Amino acid sequence: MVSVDAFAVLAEPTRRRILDRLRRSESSVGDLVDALGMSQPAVSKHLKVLREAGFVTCRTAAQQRIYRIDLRPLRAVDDWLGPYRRMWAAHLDALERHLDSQE
Amino acid sequence: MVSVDAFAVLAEPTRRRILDRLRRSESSVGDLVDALGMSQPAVSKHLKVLREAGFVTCRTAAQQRIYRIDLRPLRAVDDWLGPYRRMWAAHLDALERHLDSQE
DNA sequence: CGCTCATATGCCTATCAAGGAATACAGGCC
DNA sequence: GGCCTGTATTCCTTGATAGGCATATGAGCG
Repeated sequence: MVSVDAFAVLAEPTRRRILDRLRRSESSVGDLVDALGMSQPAVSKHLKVLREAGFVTCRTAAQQRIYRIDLRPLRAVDDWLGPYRRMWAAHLDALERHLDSQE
Repeated sequence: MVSVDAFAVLAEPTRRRILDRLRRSESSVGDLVDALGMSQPAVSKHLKVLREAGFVTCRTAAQQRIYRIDLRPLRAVDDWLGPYRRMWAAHLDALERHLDSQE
């Protein structure tokens, strides 16, 4: 139940593929199994990790579970990147000023 | 020599701490050992991972190695986030329009 | 050249995560 | 209630990795 580190969750390429797919549309487990070409248990386990870390939510529709992305953990990652982003933005500004001064 | 996945590199909390520190100023290995309260070999190993993934560069200054951050891999991570960022931006826009229509 | 400081590397161990196969569980349907 | 479909969970094996300790390497300096 301990909230797992968002970066650790994203470290798994398969989980990023799942998110990339859910970004376009919500999907059932079976859809994801087809799309990923992996065993159903493997997919379910990744979904469990994603669920417990808050990256996805799921609802029950008849005998299927429909998974949907939740963006909040990704925004946390984006926030962590903030200070770094400011760094390269500053560098770009400096470059721009430099180029302007060359005119 | 195989370029390791940037997300896998960032999955280690200690490595993120190293980056957070190098973001403020470049440092020698000894500086980082003091700052992190970890054994020197452990720090050197994390630096090796960061180096091979391109997150840091290092130069030799006398008997020290001075490590410096390189932002490029982080920009790659930022790029991966791009489509998701557009999603929540779109949601914010929708919310804004909704609030406007409530006036 | 021997010594020392700063850093890197090797070896070892413990932990953990991923994937497969088998199985359990749950919701519809007859 | 029995059966089928879809999904979750358990068990097991295997590979990767972090960290400590000991040791190697390498640059300066007497």
